[in-house]
Amino acid sequence: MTQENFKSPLLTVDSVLFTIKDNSLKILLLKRKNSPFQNSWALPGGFIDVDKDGSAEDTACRKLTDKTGVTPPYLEQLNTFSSKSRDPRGWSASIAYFALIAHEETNLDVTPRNDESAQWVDVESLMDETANYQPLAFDHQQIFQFALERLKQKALYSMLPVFCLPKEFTLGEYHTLIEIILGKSIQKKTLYRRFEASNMFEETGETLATGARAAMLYRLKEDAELVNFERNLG
Amino acid sequence: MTQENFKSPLLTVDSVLFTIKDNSLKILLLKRKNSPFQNSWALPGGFIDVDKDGSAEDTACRKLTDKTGVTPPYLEQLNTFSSKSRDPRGWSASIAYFALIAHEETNLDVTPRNDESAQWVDVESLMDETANYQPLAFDHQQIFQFALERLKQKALYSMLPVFCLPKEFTLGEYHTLIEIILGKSIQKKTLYRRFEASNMFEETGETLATGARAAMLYRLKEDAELVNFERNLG
DNA sequence: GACAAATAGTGTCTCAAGGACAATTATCTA
DNA sequence: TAGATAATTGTCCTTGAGACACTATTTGTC
Repeated sequence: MTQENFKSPLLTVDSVLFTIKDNSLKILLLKRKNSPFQNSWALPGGFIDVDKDGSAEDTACRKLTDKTGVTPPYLEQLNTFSSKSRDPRGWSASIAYFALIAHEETNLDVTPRNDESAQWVDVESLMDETANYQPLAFDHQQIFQFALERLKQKALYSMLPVFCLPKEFTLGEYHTLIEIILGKSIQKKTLYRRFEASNMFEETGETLATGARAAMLYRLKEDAELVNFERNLG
Repeated sequence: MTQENFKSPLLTVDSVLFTIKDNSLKILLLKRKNSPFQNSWALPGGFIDVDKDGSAEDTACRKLTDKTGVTPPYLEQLNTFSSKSRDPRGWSASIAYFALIAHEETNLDVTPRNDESAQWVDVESLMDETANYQPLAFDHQQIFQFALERLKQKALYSMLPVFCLPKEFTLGEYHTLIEIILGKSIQKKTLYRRFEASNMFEETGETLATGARAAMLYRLKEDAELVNFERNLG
């Protein structure tokens, strides 16, 4: 039995790229220019180019770099969504990725698209299926929700969300970020303890003043490895 | 730009099916009858049948049911492995699944294949790349390792491994199972506390004697939901 | 039937890390 | 310089895992 006996499914790659901007969690959405779902908003992604891409991760990376101008500092595979009905063109599968970036590092702030084809969209507004940007193309709403769950879960037991922040950041910014992701208040002390215990960061020596006492700036250490804690935050 | 511009990658589904048998953790392997990797051992899987399968999970399920005679009580998606080089036939992706079953529930004990085309293979022997069954077809060694890591990880914070046990089992069997999966000794007390706290199980009323004092038999409750604990085992 | 062997299951103390929250420190503004 | 504001630290409480010894139940032997 060889693969020639089978009609081949469509295979695509889509990414959920998170950032923190204006005190809210956002993802990157693009307005589709072509059918199907023309003019709907969709996750950045597309078909694998078997000549350009060595793996699906290369495809995800290539598409994101195309849109943002930079390679996101964190990218992991999320899940593959497949069914006979998710794409009107036929049986299809999408390998979904989950990525984090500081919006300041992208070129989306500097050169906003005139045609508004690419937007940072507030996660809150995507929870309401009747709001702007809805409905998303394909099963992208489901993919987005899956990614959001993963982000929330990982925020409970790792420092992963720091990749939403710029290269240099303060503990206060991290604290705010975690509270926004989890949607509830977290003790500063707890985060500070983990921050210290992770041993992933170093002081830059600089401080950042946001109106009151200046806060120490930190950056990822060169050789930092993402640490998983033994317990979840409550 | 439509998908017609692209050569389409091959898309397959493979599963790592774990069980506990003869006091060791094993996975199901099949001997390949066809090229490529003819006569190598491989994970159960194959091409998606776009007519039969509504989703990739259906494919995984169908292939496993074909081989074992039953649907595994636990099946989740693991990861999709893709590259231009993992299959000599060309650019390919395999959606890998991770499944658990009690070997007693399958028909593999009752009707062992005469041609030895399907075997429960000891996980230990797969860690040694020079042993029997090696090397596995494609990147199945990597997929297997990924699955094993996932199983170990989940054993630390959930009761997931119970799906390797028969429908009725004792706490002692569960204890042994966990120690085998994690490869180290775990306090009975700790597991018993979690077992109780999970609220997933009920006494059958029967007991099972294994040579000394008889142990209470438990089964999954009808409406049991898999619980995640807040802390990992050490 | 008494008792030894073996495994099942419990009691209880210790310890590590998160939660609460108050106290202290540094910086800005008026 | 005082007051406001936010950063950072100190300390006690609580929860659940780890250690480990103790009790309970069944089987087999004499």
